[in-house]
Amino acid sequence: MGVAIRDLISDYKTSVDWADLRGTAAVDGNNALYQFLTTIRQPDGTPLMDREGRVTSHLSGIFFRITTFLENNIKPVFIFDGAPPEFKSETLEQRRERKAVAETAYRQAVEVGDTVSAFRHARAATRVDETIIAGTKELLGYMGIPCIDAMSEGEAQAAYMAMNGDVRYSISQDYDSLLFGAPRLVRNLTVSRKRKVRGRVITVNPEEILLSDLLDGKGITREELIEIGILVGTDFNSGVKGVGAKTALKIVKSGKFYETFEENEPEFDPAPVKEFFLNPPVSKGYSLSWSHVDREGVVSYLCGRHDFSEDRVNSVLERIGVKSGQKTLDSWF
DNA sequence: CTGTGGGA
DNA sequence: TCCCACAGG
Repeated sequence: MGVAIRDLISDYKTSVDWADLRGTAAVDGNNALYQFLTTIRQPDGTPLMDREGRVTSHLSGIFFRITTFLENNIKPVFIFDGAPPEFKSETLEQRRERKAVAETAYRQAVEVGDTVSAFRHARAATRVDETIIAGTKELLGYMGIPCIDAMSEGEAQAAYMAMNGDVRYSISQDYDSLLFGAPRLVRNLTVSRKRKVRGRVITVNPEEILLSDLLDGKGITREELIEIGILVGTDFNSGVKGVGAKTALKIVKSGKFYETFEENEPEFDPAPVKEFFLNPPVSKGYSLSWSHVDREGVVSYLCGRHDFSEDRVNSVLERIGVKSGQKTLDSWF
């Protein structure tokens, strides 16, 4: 999952206020959905579902998250993954296998009535499929939020759009964005509150990483950051055994990137992966346009189709000035 | 994850 | 008023 360069980045992440995040933002859609689907569950692992048994956890997450964004004058555009590169297939196959194992373990835990491990396995079995994406796009449409299908990796598309000046920053939990060149990465953009992480209670705050700060601070180029990522392992390669971020930095600084692979992983050619991070396939013909929230659309989709409480949906919409019974702009024409 | 309601 | 535990679909 992503690239393990946290140790490198820890000195360069700074906390940010919502007020400093006004404006346009490219959201890693698959990443957000995965987060919602893994966390929004009952204690026994069951996700939220409508009366027909369709999963709705992600719709809940998207709805509340987007409302908070709009309240804070953030204009998000959601980016979804396109076709993965050929060299990602190994990772994807491994994930499929793990999900299948987790799925079985989940069913067994439910049978035995072990809710704690049921929850854990249900999380591990989480997949973002086409149905989930389609539902998300439909809801985002009613909320007036644009969506873009990336040609390949969503984070690459987001980085491209940020470098182009079309969005001010990227939102993702993964650090891959930085390898793709995202100038400003924002993590933990959620309403701050205390959370239990591995038994400990901590407060999670929004944080940002400026690529230039990281590169200047470590005295490296983006190309070298990519090399570091490839040494520790990415979604596209497994990295060199025993090499973490700190060691990778030393290797790269001493110019021994290719040499290290030749010695340890002679079968693997890192050049195509490096090229992929440097010049990923992206869609250049996108257009961004935000529109008003279509209250009737949101309510009929969430409440009519997916059994959300109308009172709850309405009271949240009122926070962003969309009043119950208010005509949508379209209905005036 | 996030909003809410009830207890301190 | 603040905090926490719980429900949401």
